[in-house]
Amino acid sequence: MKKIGLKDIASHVGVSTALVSYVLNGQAEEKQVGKEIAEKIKQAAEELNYRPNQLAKSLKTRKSNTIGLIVADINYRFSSGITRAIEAEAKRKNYTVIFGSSNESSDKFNELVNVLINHQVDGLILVPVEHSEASIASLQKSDLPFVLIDRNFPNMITNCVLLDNYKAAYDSTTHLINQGHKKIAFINYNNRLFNLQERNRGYIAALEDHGIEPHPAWSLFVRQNHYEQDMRKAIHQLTSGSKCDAIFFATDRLAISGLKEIVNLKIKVPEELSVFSFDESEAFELFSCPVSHARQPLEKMGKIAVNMLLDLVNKPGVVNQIYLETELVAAKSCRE
Amino acid sequence: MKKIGLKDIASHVGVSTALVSYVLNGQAEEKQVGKEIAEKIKQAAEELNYRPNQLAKSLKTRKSNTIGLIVADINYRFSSGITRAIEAEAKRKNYTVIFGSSNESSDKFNELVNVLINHQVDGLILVPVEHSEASIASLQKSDLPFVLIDRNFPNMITNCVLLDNYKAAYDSTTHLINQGHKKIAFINYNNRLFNLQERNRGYIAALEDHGIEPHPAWSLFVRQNHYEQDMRKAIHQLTSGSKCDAIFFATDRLAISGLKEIVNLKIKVPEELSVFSFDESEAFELFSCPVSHARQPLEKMGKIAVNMLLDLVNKPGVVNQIYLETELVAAKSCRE
DNA sequence: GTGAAAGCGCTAACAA
DNA sequence: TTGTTAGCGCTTTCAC
Repeated sequence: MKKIGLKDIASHVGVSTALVSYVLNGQAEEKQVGKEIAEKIKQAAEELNYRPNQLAKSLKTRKSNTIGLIVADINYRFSSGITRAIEAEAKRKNYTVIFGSSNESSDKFNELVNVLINHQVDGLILVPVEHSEASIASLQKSDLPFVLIDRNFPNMITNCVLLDNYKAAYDSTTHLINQGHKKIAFINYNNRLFNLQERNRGYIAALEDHGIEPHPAWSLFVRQNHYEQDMRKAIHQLTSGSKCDAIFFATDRLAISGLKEIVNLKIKVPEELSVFSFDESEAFELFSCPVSHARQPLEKMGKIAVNMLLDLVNKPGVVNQIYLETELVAAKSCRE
Repeated sequence: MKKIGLKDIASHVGVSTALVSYVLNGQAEEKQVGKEIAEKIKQAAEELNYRPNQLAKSLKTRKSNTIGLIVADINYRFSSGITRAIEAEAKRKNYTVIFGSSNESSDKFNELVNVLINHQVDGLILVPVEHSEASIASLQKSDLPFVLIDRNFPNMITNCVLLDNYKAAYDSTTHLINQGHKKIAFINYNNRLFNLQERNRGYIAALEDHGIEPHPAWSLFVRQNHYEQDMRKAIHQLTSGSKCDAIFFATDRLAISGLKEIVNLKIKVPEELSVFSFDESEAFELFSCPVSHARQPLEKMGKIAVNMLLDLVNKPGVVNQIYLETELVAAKSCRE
């Protein structure tokens, strides 16, 4: 089955390729193409099952109608959620998504950026990884629009749509305090990602603003590559000796890991311990009670990211930073 | 910052674009380009930060080094896992992935296929959805290579890499029988997807082969859109009256839903009831005991799919169907 | 060893 | 109202 091109349609109908191009791109009116001819062209395109070659189109117009997306790891719930939202919104705007997963490696991240640039994407939506500052910086020097999501680098001014991690953690901690908790522990990864550090800052600030002295032993960090091991130790520590009465987990993955240990130790939630998570997980469905958590607006974030990027594509210029709020989902895992 | 093209490098070095093209595509030897010149060209490309325009390249060579991937819903664990595997393998083979999520809609599926074709992908990896037969059939008539994964249509001969769902369910059921269970229930979605039906067939066959009369009331179907509601009813039914002593869930999502209800009803696993799942979920981490399950080889499936597709791209012809086996992960959720 | 030039499929300025 | 044609950035044949 031979590939049908504009020329084939043109000769089939007996007109020039220009007319065919006009008609099939919806410029029939504008270019004042004869009604009958326009109809014939449309029909021929249908009959011959014409498929426009997007590459040729893009090469000519210098616009690929394609956006590149790099997530940190598509297996994260955050990633798949945001990917779904972005793909849907892009499709709605007539854009196609070229996809890559950096798996938290800055080398892979760099490579992916290059591949996407070579594919002439009109813009990039990126979840940057640790040590990808250089890559982002060189993007800034190019004129390819990009927006960071979820994570950013505090010392760089870039377009981004982020969570207000500070506020989310602040509000969540305040929620625990309002429930009557004073001994509130916080467990986070020990990495340098700004968004995670912001959660710590929010936690501390909330305590201080409510006249609670932050207890160093209650602010724990686990290693990313040994978090399960470290978590066991952490939970053990927090539930024996100078017990805390609530634990706030900085991510869903940490919450699962922590809850697992809590189940093992047969600690009753919320009777003996309150529990709060950043983000939710389907795993919570199997916990003994619904888990209170701060919920990220993935749909919204994806939609905003796409629209911000497309705005940038069409009229570059201003830098835009949007901070979204989490929704506090109060459930039974926090004793009143 | 002006976009650098082959021509810019050529004039910068003082040679023709042909030489530049040869050198930058690693054909310097083959085309016997002068060593010095080759070196100069490479250097200039580096200096000027040359980025090849993949679109122009593809247009000319009629090869985009791009594969299209359509999953049923990127939020499924299966989807994100397989996407990760496919993207990684494609990257290894120097291919880029263009991505779409059909969200189980055949309309969206169709659209996506067209978009990907327009983008001149070299091939497609597809998880077909219900009612996408027509779309697949018309792909067959084109000469664009594609391979189906996870799901197929029994009355169509297509390249595919699938699970041997029959065998997986057969073996899983046999496992339960060997553990001493006779009253084994099976809960599945009531949809028409062949791979899910095969699981039913395997379940029934295993029972019969071991001299157990399949009990109609123990083979239950829940509606896809009301599975939680139906699941509650199902679990209730199976644990009161003529009780079964083991439940085999046809998917991880069903298992989570079922286990949730089992927890609610305070039924002890495995003491009062054994439980087996098809596929695993991080949710199982929070269940009272590790859940036995049949594990899908996602990495392998993704890798094979990519390689099968690329073989097809390079030398079309034979139809290839590969069936993979699950790995049976026996855990505590099945009483011996 | 190297260069000139055609042409991939399309758009859009210009001519008619 | 329609047709002609240059050219997007690259590869590759053919000539030198």
